[in-house]
Amino acid sequence: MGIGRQSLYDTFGDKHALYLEALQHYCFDSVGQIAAALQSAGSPLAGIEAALLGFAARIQDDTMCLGVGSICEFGRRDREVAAIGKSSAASLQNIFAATIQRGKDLGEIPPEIDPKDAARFINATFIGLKVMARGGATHDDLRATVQMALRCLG
Amino acid sequence: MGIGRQSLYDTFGDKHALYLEALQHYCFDSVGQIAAALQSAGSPLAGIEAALLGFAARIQDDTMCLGVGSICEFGRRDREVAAIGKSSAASLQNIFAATIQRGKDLGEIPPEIDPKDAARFINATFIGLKVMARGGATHDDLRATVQMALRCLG
DNA sequence: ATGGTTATGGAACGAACAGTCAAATAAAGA
DNA sequence: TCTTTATTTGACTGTTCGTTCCATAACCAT
Repeated sequence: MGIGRQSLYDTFGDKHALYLEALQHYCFDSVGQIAAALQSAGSPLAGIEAALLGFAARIQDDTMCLGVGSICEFGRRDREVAAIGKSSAASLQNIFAATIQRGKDLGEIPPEIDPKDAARFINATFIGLKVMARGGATHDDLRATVQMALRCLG
Repeated sequence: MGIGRQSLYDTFGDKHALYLEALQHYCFDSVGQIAAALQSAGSPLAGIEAALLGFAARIQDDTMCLGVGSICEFGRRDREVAAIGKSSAASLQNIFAATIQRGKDLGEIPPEIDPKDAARFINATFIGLKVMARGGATHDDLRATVQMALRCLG
């Protein structure tokens, strides 16, 4: 990146601290992007679809979601990494849950759905999509998987 | 493991070859376990539920599925690793697809479901569960997610 | 200019690690 | 028992990597 070693160490301290800041930034950004997708859509369900599809469309081959990567690599071993992952997942699931509740209020999503469970499920689907994309799944594969997942909310 | 360095190099050649053999073995075993769960259940749908739940129950904290780990770490960069992942995913999805077709024949799964799409979706769900488990999700979280996923097939 | 903070580049250190070599030891066969 | 073969062990090499030290240059206010 054309940045001197020493500048980097002076600014961030060490590699771990830099990683944490990058991860934090990335997670914050990701949640924001999803929130934006949810809000700019015509309806709650359409928003969830847009969030999932928008992600599937934006995938490029050789990148791995930093959040999922951090979970896979460190699990719960690194407490600071885990804390970032946990709080990020929590806010993401809160956003999804609120959207799903709105969908229920509008009658778009059946009343027997528990928003928290559904939100966690959407999160799980998201993770599955990301890993499958990294594993080489085509955009069509991802889109079809999104459609299957959305059946659960209908 | 109490194994001498040299014995290991003599037997496997190098670290990469050892990794490939371990991954191969692990994937083969995993697919076998899922196939067994599917076949020993009372019905196709119950089999899928048993496979997902059985996995969720068997999770222990600090382990990461080697297959998912290999995808996250290497993506498509390592052709040999990718080939193992691809063939493993293919056979897993074939097994799921066959089970779903049986469910359709029995009227347990609605006819508009495409077995291939549904199988891929189940695979995605599996991946999502594994990563969430590694991220610290409780067994209850996983169970609830399985129940949500199964709604898609009903 | 002068002094002080701040960024950059190069050399180097200590640790970890993949892999090799050769000697020592155990196992197996005649 | 002796020889051949396989297995284990320990020391060693070359490399990568995170990190620090130090010397140097750029910038900014006085």
